[in-house]
Amino acid sequence: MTLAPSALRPLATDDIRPLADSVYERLVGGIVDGSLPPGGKLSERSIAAALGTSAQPVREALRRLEGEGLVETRPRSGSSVALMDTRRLAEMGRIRAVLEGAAADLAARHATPEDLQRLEQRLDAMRDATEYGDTATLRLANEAFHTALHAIGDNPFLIRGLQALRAYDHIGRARVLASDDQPRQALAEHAAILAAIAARDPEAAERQMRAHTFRSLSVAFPEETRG
Amino acid sequence: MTLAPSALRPLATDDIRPLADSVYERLVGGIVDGSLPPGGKLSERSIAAALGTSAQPVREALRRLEGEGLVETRPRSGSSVALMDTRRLAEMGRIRAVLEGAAADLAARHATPEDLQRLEQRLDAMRDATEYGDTATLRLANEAFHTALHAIGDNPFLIRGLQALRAYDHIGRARVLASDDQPRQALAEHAAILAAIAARDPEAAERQMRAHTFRSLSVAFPEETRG
DNA sequence: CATTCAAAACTGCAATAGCAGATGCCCGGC
DNA sequence: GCCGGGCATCTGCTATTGCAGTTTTGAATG
Repeated sequence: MTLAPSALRPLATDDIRPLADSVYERLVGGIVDGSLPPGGKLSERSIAAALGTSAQPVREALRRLEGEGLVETRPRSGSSVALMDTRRLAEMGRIRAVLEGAAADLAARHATPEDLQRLEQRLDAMRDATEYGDTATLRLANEAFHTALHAIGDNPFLIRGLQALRAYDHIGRARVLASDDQPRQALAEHAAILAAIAARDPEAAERQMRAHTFRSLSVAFPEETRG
Repeated sequence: MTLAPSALRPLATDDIRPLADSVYERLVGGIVDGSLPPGGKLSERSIAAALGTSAQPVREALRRLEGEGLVETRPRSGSSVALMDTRRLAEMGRIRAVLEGAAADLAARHATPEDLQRLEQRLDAMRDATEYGDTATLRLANEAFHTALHAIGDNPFLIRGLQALRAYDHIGRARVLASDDQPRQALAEHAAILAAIAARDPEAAERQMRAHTFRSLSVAFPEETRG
């Protein structure tokens, strides 16, 4: 731990959620934006001091990150940010694709009319952002679409897993500084996914979602996604 | 917390691993074997007292279980064993199928000759147990095969996720008290998976593994796996 | 200058204590 | 007999403290 990265400035305490959650988000942010570099040591005490908390919430956050593969811990030695080459990033993208597919499958099985309406709204937001060429809000709208879709499945394992995998996506895109991801094609794919869900066709929903996620991945990692 | 279930007898302390890991395994065992019934309250203090530890390791174990969906926590109220109907169990089985498929894909890409040899050994063990009709060791050998396959991918997210999902499989099989799962067919499917991995065919490996896991699931949940 | 070994500094890890919020119980009123 | 409010209890949650194992450092020795 050299000088305190910006991800480790003190934490606002006026929160009702467990501190470990805030610490977790801070650490994820630092790992994603690179201020906590791969291989860098993550000392419970140092982080706690920098964030103005005690060691325990930090410890819980590190455990969670360890379970998600973003942090590696040697039993009595310490934790460090996991080293990730493009192969690992592409791997995580593949896993994300299959989990997104599973989420779409579940959504097609269980979506209520309200759920479908919400997805329509998100899709409209994406369409607007695409027409205006507003890539920042397009990205947010895209994430909102996926998040809403995950919520339909109402499966805690899927929701948490996909949230964790999103970090890898951010890392990958930041590292290869991609890339518009062909917004119009992505829009069309989202529409097709939604249509499959509305048609209560789990098999098609999964297939479309998986292909969409994988194609989006292949924009960032053309090398590792051949075949 | 009424009377202490057998899963909550005191913990042996002569361990070098973090206590939270031991607590986690105990709680998983209790949830799987039903001694910690669905909906039952899980008080940090009570569990800690019963296990002879402090509250902190228990808390970490509960957080992990929460991330895996086995436990539900209301922010300042408390944790309880998640309620799981057959639909949820079948859902988790579907997710397990796609993750097992992803693991097989990775294995086909990265397996070393030593890895293939280890898988061969596990498969032989399964073959022996099948011929002798020894269902107990067959089950262990089956798990050993899958565990070895997961390890090949060397992906912490997959390894941890699949380990967590195994609990759901145990719960499901215990609840429907299935079922020999047609050992010979399972054996043939494992052999086909191994062949695909050895042939470096990720697509086939994933497809075979997914079909295998799903078919195995459909034995326990014929209702929820139609279509 | 390189090596080694011991001590100091640091680390994960667990236990204890205390606080604030949530739960449940009991008692008084309708 | 049923309902509601206040108090006791219990809960999650965080901080503080202390211990044991690890890593690093630095000096003495070859």
